[in-house]
Amino acid sequence: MRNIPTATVSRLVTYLRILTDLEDAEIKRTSSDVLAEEAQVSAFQVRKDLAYFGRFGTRGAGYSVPTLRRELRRILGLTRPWNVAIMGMGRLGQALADYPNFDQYDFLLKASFDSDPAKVGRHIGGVDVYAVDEIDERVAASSIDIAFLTVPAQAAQEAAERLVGAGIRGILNFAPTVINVPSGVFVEPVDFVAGLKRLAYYLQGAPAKERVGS
Amino acid sequence: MRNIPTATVSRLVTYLRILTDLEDAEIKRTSSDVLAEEAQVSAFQVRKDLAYFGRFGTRGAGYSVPTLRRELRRILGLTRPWNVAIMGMGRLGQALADYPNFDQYDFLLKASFDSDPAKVGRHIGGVDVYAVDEIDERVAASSIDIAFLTVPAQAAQEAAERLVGAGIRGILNFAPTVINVPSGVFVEPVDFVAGLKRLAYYLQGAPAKERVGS
DNA sequence: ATATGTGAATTGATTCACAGCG
DNA sequence: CGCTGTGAATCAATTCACATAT
Repeated sequence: MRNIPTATVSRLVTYLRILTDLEDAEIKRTSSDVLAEEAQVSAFQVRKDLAYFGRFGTRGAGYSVPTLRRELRRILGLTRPWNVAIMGMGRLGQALADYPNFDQYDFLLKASFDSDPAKVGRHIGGVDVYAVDEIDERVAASSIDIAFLTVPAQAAQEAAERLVGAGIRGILNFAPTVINVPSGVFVEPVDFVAGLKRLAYYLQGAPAKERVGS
Repeated sequence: MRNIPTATVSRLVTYLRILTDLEDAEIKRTSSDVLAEEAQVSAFQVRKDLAYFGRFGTRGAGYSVPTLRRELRRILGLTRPWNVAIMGMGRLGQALADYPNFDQYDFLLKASFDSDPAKVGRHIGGVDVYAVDEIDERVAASSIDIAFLTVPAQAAQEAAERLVGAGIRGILNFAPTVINVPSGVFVEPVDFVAGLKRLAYYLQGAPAKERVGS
């Protein structure tokens, strides 16, 4: 398969959310025009994005909402649950542990880790807190696939290395720093302070382009 | 000025963070190679990104850390404070209100809004909670530039329209939906669930590319 | 000698026009 | 006839090579 643009993957996630909304509204069929309107991209773009993965529509009639939704879930790897751990149970880690309906989103929160002995052994937001030294065994025992990295920036690189060492291949990086991981490990940054600074740039002057980001 | 790629703006934010770290470490000079290493991009890319805005280095000697940092802060519009409000004081809104050292990041939290009468009039995480009907006057009174949109997805579009109606031109959108805003208003999405789904895609198979996202 | 700044080449993504199929 | 699917064309971004300045 051709190499898929990362922007395409982001848009597929958006299309899936729109299809879920349509299905909740019991709408049976849709079109690239409708998806494009909702996702705020062109209809060409929608069809091109889908075409990387196959042919899901009916010419002249558009797409079946349940079918296309099922296909997108399959393409995105959301037909099986993913086991998640939180690394760093500070403010943000705790807020994420409290996040409602994780299971509904195909992700299961299995464990959390913190270097503070006062937190280890406690049960916060529905998840047990373990010592950082227990990572290897907990990751193996719960088949953890993905970690939320919610430690302070200066601790992020070392924490990432512990996670990778334990066998984790997916990291959602909330720390405001670029982390360095070996080949085969995937990092998705989630940095609202960076988003805020980009907003400052666009507000302050610069080009007249309104829609930014992924 | 040429139209600046959004990816360049994202990288400038990263370079600025690196320069701040270097300055904290009292390192006086640096080079495109060092910045590239830290930001995990090529040195060509660093120089090209900077070249959109001017010439900041000395051939043969690299860049002065304080000078380049000052220039990047100016380019990104961070030489003046930005006034921020939070729209939606649920879990996430409250967590953001509690976020430490906002001022240190050149952003001042001035007000928050919620539709729940039980929250209005309270003071949460150092910020007053106002009714949604008070947006116009509070935005004018505190010269609010940017809003954090932290309402549920189904309320996001209407909330965004209230913010835009009140004169806000920058929205950091934490709701997992695409919002539609008029020309001249800037939206930066911050959607960790979307990041999680992209991770599922990359983990599940797909191309062997490890570094993703902005 | 060394590291920046930049036009040219390349690679990649988006847009387009229309062929293909129901 | 309508809307999808897709090669070709356009547009944008990145990479490269090297001229340039100190």
